[in-house]
Amino acid sequence: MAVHKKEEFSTKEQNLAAFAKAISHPARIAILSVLAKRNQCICGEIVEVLPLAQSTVSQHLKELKNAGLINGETDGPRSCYCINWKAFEKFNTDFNSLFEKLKEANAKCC
Amino acid sequence: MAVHKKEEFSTKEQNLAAFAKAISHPARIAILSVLAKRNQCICGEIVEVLPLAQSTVSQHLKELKNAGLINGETDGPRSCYCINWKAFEKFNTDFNSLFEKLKEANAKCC
DNA sequence: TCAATTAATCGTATATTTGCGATATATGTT
DNA sequence: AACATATATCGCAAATATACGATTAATTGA
Repeated sequence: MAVHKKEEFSTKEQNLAAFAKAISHPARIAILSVLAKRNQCICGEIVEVLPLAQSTVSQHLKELKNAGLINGETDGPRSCYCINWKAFEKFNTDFNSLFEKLKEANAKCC
Repeated sequence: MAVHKKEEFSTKEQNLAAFAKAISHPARIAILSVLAKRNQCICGEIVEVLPLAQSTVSQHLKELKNAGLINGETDGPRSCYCINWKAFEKFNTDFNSLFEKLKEANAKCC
C-alpha cells in the first residue's frame, strides 16, 4: 500500500487490532497455549512441540513479546517465557467494551 | 514463505487465528463497532465514517463476511450488513477455553 | 430508455508477514 | 582455551495484506 492509514483510527481500535494481530497466527496461538497450560516459565521445549524451524519460532516469540502478550528473559543460551495475563485481561475488557451488546438480544436483519 | 505451515496446527488454533486475523485491522474494528452500535442493517454510511476509499471499505467488508463475522446481502445498488453475534460468542467461548486460566491466579516468574 | 446511484470487482503498486538456513551471541563444560 | 548448547538475529525468497482508481453490475428514478 502506498500509505499507512492505520494511524487515522482511534487508539482503542489500534490497540485491539494489534492484540488481535498478535494472536492471528496458529503458531502463536499454539505457543500461548503451551505457556498457558504450564502457567510458568518455559525454557525451550516450544521448538520441539511446533512444526517450525527454531528461527521461525524465535521470531514468533519476539512478536508476542513486542505485542506485550508474553514476558521473557534470556540469559545466554537459555530463555524463559511466560504469559502476561494482564495483557489478556485488558484485551478482554476492551473487546467487551467495544462490543458490549454481545450478550444482549440480537436484532436480525439479514 | 515457500510453504504454508498453517495446516499443521489444530483446527481450533486455526479457527481462533482466523477470527483474530479478521479483527486485526483498525478499519475492520471500526466497521464492526459501527454495526454493533446500530445493531441493524446499514447501507453505505460506513464509507462516510471511515477515512478510506469506497473500494477499500468494500474489501474489508468482504473479509469480515468471509470470516463469518458479519452477514450481508446486496440488492442491486444497496447493501445490508449486520454483525453475526453467534460468531462472536463462539470466539469468546473458544478463546476462554484455550486460556481458561485467565481468571485464575497467575504464577509469576519473569 | 437513459441517467444517477450504490456497491462489488479488477488491476496494480507497495508494504508486511512468514519461513528458513546461516550466522552470531552468550553461557556452561571439559 | 576450545567446544557444546541454546537462542537470537540477519538476509533472503515467497506469499499475503492493504490501498486506491477505474471499471463493472444492478437497481431506481426521471
